[in-house]
Amino acid sequence: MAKPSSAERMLSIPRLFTEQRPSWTVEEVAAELGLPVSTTYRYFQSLLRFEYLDEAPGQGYCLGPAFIEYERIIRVTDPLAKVAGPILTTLGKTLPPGSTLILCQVYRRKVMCIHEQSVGNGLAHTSYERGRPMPLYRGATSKVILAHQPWRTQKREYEQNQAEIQAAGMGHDWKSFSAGLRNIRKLGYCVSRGEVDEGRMGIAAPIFNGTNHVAHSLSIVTLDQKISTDAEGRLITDVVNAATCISKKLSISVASDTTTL
Amino acid sequence: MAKPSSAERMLSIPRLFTEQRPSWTVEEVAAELGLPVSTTYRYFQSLLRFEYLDEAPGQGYCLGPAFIEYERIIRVTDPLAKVAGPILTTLGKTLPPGSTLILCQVYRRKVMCIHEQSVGNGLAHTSYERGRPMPLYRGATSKVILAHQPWRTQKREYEQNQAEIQAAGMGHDWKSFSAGLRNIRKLGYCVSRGEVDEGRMGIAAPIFNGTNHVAHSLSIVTLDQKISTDAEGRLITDVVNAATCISKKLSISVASDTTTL
DNA sequence: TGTAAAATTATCAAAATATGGTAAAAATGT
DNA sequence: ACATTTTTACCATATTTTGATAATTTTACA
Repeated sequence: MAKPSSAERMLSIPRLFTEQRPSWTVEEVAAELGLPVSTTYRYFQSLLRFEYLDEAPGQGYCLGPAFIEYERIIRVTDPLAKVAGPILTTLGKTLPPGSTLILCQVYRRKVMCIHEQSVGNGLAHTSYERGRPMPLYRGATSKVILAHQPWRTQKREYEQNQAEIQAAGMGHDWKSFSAGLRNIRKLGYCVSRGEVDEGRMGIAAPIFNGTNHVAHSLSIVTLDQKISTDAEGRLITDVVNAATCISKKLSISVASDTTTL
Repeated sequence: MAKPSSAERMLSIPRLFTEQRPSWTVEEVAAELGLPVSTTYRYFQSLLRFEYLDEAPGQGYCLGPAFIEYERIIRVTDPLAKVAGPILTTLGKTLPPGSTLILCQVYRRKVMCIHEQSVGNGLAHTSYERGRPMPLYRGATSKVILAHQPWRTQKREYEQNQAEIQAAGMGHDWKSFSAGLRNIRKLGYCVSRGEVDEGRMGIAAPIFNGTNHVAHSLSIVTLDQKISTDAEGRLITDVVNAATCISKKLSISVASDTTTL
């Protein structure tokens, strides 16, 4: 791990602000990071100026409005958002109540839930929520995305995360890992049981963007036990069809954007 | 304006990624900011490492998952969110369809919409939306917050933004500006017409947190013309009551947090 | 309103780090 | 597998950051 630069020390400060501890004083941050107080004040000045932090009256500082503002830009410029909404609503109507539909996106170094929609009555299913990181090597959601990455990406992933991959039972060597992914790719979907949450199963299908790359997946998470093989088959086709449908509309919307240029 | 430090040049890069232009290549950013390409690559490395940026396959780079992640932390740790939801739902039922309820928050240097809820059928009201900055000196929403800031804050605001304040007709000198704000404070609400959107009126009431500070406002935005004086009066009491109700619950929830310490 | 305590900003010489032109390497598309 | 594009590594030097302390501002409270 390379020594962090000055700017990186600054960028790392917001990482301290968590769900469990959303506000910090300057002194606390300085102590936590082992920085001199005056330097920490200087960092805070910059972070405040650019709105990455804000004052929390009486409790020090908290995450700033820049995050809310940029999140909105991501949200309103995401071509998937326009397209997926109605399809998920339709799909939701055919699914067993108590399930949850989730839309995930792969980023450079993580998979994250970007949309969650519970079917039937609003069972608070807080473990899937926009902005919640997902495990990279566990669960159908992540696997189905990994399975559709370019060959080179998969190999790099394997080499850099061999330990986790073996621990997750996704293969003891590159050959078996690769074969497993190839199989998911051929099937066009992935089913997993109990890998993320005990007693739950996930069914995931890939979403293709206009350029035949996969950066998203659509999953349904439901109780493991109460599903017959038949019902499972129906769920699979439903999810796969919805994902295909999103892919199609997505490639149309991307294509029309291109022609506008 | 002080010369930006190296770290600040880096922090300013995400500002380029807008609703209109959500992806940039490294070369484009370098050209835009007048930076050497190699330096810009170094900045990108850090921003990518901390997930402030991410690759947009085939289109350069885009805003990264950190913004979605931190936005979620802000959202789930905001005490207002828990409290305001049900009250807004109740309030919504008594209001004329086509109106919009908005919840705003004042930050160090801006007022921003943090929650929006349209009444009746979902008339796409995209000008108010979570994450959208609001003008600081226009509209009832902002004014009612400003009116409840401490005396010193108001004076500093006046001195630093004299030009905008005069342009907005909020007073030609400190005395009249201050008097206007004092009047809003005494009334306990603020009404504005056509200041933000042509043909619309806004009614805003302050929300007090547990320590008697005002960082939020509740507003209703509705068509200007179709409102009789009577109806306006009813709207005002409804909004003021709802805001008071939120303030009360907020101070209770804050108090209970404190006693837990 | 005034006063004391706390929080924040300014200062400045020394030391550490960022800079940026270029070369090397890696990724990408065919 | 190859050519093109994109990204990283390199390194001497100048520029910037650093951080202990002092000065200032804000805040709480009488």
